[in-house]
Amino acid sequence: MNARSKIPEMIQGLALLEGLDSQLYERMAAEASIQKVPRGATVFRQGDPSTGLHVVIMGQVKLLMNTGNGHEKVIEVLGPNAAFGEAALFLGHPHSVTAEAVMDTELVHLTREALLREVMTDGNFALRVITNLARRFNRRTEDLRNYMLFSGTQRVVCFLLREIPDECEETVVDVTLSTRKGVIASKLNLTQEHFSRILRDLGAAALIEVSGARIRIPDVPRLRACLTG
Amino acid sequence: MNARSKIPEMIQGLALLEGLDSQLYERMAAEASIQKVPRGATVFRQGDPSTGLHVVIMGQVKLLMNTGNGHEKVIEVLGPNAAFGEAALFLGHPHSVTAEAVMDTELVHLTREALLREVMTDGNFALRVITNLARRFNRRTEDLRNYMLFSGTQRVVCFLLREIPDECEETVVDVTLSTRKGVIASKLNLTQEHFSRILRDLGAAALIEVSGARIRIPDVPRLRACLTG
DNA sequence: CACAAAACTTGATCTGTATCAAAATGCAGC
DNA sequence: GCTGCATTTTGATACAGATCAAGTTTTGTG
Repeated sequence: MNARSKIPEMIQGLALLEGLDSQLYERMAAEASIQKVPRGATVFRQGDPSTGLHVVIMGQVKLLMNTGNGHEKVIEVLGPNAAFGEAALFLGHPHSVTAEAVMDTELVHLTREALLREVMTDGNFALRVITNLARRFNRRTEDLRNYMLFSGTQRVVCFLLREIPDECEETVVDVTLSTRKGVIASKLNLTQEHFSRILRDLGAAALIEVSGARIRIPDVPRLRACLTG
Repeated sequence: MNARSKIPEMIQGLALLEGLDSQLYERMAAEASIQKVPRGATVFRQGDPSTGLHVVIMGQVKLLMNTGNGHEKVIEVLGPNAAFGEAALFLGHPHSVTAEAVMDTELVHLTREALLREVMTDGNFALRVITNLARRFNRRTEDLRNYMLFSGTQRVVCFLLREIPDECEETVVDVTLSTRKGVIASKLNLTQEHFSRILRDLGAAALIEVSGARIRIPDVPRLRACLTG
């Protein structure tokens, strides 16, 4: 069983396509391909022309920008089911960010032509693409607000609260950081050092208990109160 | 001649609709309405349910978030031809920002139902909506980069350079600020005081000459060099 | 299991930017 | 052209967060 033959079942599970016209799958699958990206390798670089849409099947991809002095700032971390690269695709611009695998990752690549064709012919699919873009647009707006309005500590608290599963109503919650702390720090626009200190201080205030990547929140409402206060 | 009768010709000129199927205009126009918003009045507030899409015909609208301590942060300033409110519309979420007229403004309001219907039936229109969203998404990403990577001075320089008309290749350029300085400062995530000082310092370095809202850039390449250096 | 490399923590210091307070300018309406 | 309010500028001070320089822990790998 080669890689191509697995494509139909792989793309079927994607939120972007799920429940749509069945013939759409076949047309898409014919032009889709699987990309295996080892940890640390790039999917595309800032400035590269757009070849299509990428969807994460397995693993993690970070979108980042180079700072000029050799460092990097992480814009977004994407896990399974997330689609990225649409903006450049539909605008016909080169990519404005670099996409790099945080761990060994598997992606589906959908060609530009297939995307444009299906958007033109299938209204439901177009709506999915729009919804996906709208969601990411909102997330960017929210990030922007966080950087402009919140202190470093507040951004960390905000981040921790977002890591709590939605339906969870417990007072005590254990959160496991989904990525290396350096990547999270960068996404929160903090230096790794500062992030580390903030976690220590939150620990000292008994708002959280840190041990490695495991963080226990003993009193969620109290932590939430840090944001409004 | 009442306001309704002017709608068809008004929406015809919009970038979002221009050059599309002619019957689309008629269907749209039937459900569109004109909004006159006086300076300082809000179009919608953060938390309001979405009623549709707004397009600026005349004037200026700023998107902002409240900081809690009574102040506000400007996310974006939109002029004629700009469409906003799509994200909330397509996600079915309440608005995540407040929209307020910076000056007396005229908007076209397109209903949610009309938008969804046309996206489903007209692939070209869907593509326009996607492109508009993609462009705004990219602008947010760029803003995010600016806040994360650049100093206040660099953000101001970046802003000034973006104010130069595209096709202009002159070395000496006069720019007139399109809004009050306080609004610009807020959008650049600076205090008004800091923004003022930056302009003064750039003036002292002979990179610009400020007189009120008029700013002369005597040597565009040299100003541009501030970003990379 | 051991060792090297990567990730994380801690400390000391320095800088960009906010904040508060007040003066100066610009502008709209009478 | 004066009056009064909004906008902008300037000054003095304070603080959040960056940077540089060690350490310490964790992790992957032969």
